[in-house]
Amino acid sequence: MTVAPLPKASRRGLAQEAADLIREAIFTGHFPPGAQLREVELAASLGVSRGSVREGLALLEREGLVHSVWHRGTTVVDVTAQDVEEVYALRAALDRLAATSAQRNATADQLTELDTLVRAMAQEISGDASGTTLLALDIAFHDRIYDAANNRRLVEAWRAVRSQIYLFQLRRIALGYEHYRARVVDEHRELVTLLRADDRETLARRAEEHVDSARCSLLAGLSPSM
Amino acid sequence: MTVAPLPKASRRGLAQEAADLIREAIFTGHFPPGAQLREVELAASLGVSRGSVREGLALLEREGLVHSVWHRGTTVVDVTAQDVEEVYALRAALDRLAATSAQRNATADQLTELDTLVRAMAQEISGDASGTTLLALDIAFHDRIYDAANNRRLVEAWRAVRSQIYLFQLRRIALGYEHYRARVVDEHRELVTLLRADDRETLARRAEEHVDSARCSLLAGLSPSM
DNA sequence: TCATGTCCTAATGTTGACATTCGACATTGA
DNA sequence: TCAATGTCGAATGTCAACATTAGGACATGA
Repeated sequence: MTVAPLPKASRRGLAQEAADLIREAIFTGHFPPGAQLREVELAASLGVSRGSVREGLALLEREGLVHSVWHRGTTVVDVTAQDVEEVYALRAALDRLAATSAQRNATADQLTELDTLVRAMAQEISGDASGTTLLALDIAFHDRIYDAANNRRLVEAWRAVRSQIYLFQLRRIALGYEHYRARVVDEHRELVTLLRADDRETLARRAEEHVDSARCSLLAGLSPSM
Repeated sequence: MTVAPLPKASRRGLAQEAADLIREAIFTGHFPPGAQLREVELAASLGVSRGSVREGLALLEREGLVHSVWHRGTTVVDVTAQDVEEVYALRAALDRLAATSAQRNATADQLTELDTLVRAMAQEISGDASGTTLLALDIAFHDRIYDAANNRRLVEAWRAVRSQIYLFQLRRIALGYEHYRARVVDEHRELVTLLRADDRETLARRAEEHVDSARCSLLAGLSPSM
């Protein structure tokens, strides 16, 4: 009894859809860190069966957003300073590879797309929008670099930390993001310049330092409360 | 279907067990690259339900051993030269981070364990065992380094390539492994030495080169047949 | 002969019911 | 009073049946 065949364009399965919805709920704070994600509850709330919810939660575990223990359910990950260190150390290594690979493989179109994103960031800053838009642009910028790297496995590894980084930064923005705002545009613009240049070693180093600067400013804003 | 309540000591759920069995079957060549893994078939063969098989296949997909498309089932990954490049590029980045992190965090016990593994490799070479034992030691060696790095996310990322590397090397060994045999011990011994030393930059570089040497010798042995 | 459209089949996607496990509370005994 | 133990509830783990889909065989037409 399919009443509305139109929204069927998704074609991705209910598990993916459930994962998207739950992820969004985590980002909006509906499920705070450490909260239990009960399968029956979610199934009823989302209008799908427990099996699909279960599979969706498995996808979110791949992204590092939730953690599940045998017969003890799944909970939203708790953010400790140790977690931040781990994620950003891994991200630095991935970004380094992504940048150097993209330097070799990126097309002209992909590079101009990066320019566009940097310009959008600059415009966002002159306005007074909430930091979330800026953050979305930041993530999108790095998404493009990973795409340009042309390495499916690398993109997979990036997905495993991407959501966590988004979550960390969301929390940080809630506490004020002047520091972030001050540096984003310049740092990203420099990355594009280096991508266009021919100096592999400098690019690799700067890509790592870019992540490290993000890590430091995140820890500085979060440490007292954790 | 509870015939034997004794081996119930696993306590890891049927999905994990199913994943282990299927992984083993892939390694032994029972499921060649590109083979379809039908859920009903596996469920019947393993004596568990389709749901558990399904979950187990999802675990194997996390490891990059299988690939599944919506409503088209899951197949064993096919090994192309592109795949080798991707996996080894990613592994080089991960190994670099693992080595430098382990240099800071490794305990004396962990380092002596690495010594033991290198000695075991040397002994294995003087004997005439099949290369699989040597390969297992090789993987175990790097497992220890990742453990010593003390970064759960990094270990997760390593798991996502570990099985693929094992699969690649297995195939390579089948075609003769004199080249591999000649270098393994020396290269790993050097890594341990560098881990004990204080030179971060050299260690990082050598860790990357260690992977690159493995990549080259793998491609050299495999290229004609792929 | 080729293109096209319709079935049909074999597989996966999805679901609700059943079995198992964990944590907490109450109970019992010293 | 306290510790060990039994019971209970709620949640997850597992299962087998139902719905949906992709891909091919077949027939039809130009």
